[in-house]
Amino acid sequence: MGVSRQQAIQNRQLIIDAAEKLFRERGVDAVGLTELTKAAGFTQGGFYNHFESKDALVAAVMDKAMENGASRLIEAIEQSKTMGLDPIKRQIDWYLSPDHRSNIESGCPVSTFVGDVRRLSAEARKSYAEGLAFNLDCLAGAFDGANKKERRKKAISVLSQLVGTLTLSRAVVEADPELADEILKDGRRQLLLALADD
Amino acid sequence: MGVSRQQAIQNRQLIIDAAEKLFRERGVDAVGLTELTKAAGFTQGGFYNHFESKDALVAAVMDKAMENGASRLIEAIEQSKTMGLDPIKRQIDWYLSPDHRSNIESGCPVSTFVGDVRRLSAEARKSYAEGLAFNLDCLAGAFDGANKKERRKKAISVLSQLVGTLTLSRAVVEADPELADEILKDGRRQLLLALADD
DNA sequence: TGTACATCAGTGAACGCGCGTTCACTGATGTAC
DNA sequence: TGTACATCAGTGAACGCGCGTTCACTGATGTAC
Repeated sequence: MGVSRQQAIQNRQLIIDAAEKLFRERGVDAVGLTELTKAAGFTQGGFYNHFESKDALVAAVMDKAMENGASRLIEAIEQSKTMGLDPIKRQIDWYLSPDHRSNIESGCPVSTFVGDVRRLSAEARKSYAEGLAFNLDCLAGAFDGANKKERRKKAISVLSQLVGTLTLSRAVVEADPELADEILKDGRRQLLLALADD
Repeated sequence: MGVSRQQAIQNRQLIIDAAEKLFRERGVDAVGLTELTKAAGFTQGGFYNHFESKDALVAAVMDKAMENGASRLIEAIEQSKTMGLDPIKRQIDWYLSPDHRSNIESGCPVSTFVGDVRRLSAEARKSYAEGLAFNLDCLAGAFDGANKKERRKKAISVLSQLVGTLTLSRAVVEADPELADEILKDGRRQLLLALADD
């Protein structure tokens, strides 16, 4: 107790970070505030100094997760370009890798929350939708070709395929690892093949 | 009280049906047994005459949902064939329709549960994985072409795209209906285009 | 076919528990003079 | 620059509530003779 204002702001971030990790892994409903604040290094009473409610925390988590996801995407695209590589192909290789599949706690939030967001608060849904729109803009900008509408359609198609393949593979990775691997590998191959065609 | 054995078996099904609808809409964690048994027309006490635990119900729900989903897929494919239509294209048209998007309570279970199943019991995960494998087999069988491995790869790719597009569209349909429609429409168009290419 | 008894699906109250939230309190930080 | 007071982040116990689960009870169904 007795903590500087700057420290308090940092502590708020610690709560958001701990919550994001737990929400991603186990879902919002399955994580209580006692566990969550403890994971961040505090007791549950202080929670309401930072957030009006659990819902407000969920909204803050979604906002932060989608924003970070967007930053990482921008960075990855720029890095690919400076390396002279195709940013779309590199994104596909990373997205549909076993590493990313097992990295739920800090992987792409679009996939991690795609099944949950429908049941969250309007504020959280809004953050997700804005983040998704931004991701699509970034991806569309990373495609070659002069036709803007065509680039956008490709971005939608590619992101849908990334999300579908990754979430399906994650869904069965414990019960049927071979099927999960097959989905990931074949999904990736088909996607790269389809891109090579145009 | 005082109910025939046959009636009891039917009542068990009523509980599973009510649970499936509620679990699909709001998620397993958000639905309590009191609400659930009431929705089926009973009080909570009798629940344990039918199921050992809530987890056992969840497993029964997943099993039934995946089995019904598979039956409907088989039926749809056969119907298309007897009508002389391309079963894959018909499936895509239905799957990526606004009707199916809004029909979470009885639409394709592969999409509805893809984000949840990871956090459910091992038994529920197994039912899901088996159901998914069966769906892929059915889809693969519905493709033209002699090469079996190629048909399977196409089935994986198409189902991934169906699931990704539908779940993304559902994720933002409340916060950004225009984006949701764009995803659904463009995702469908790109998928049909890609199929026409081979 | 009729009677006596056992079975067991369903009721509704109760169990302990953890949930989200509130609150009186602590004490270092920040502010006013 | 030093002192006195206000602020407010964090503590930990407590709130009412609904959760999953248990249990004594009811009474029609099913069974044995």
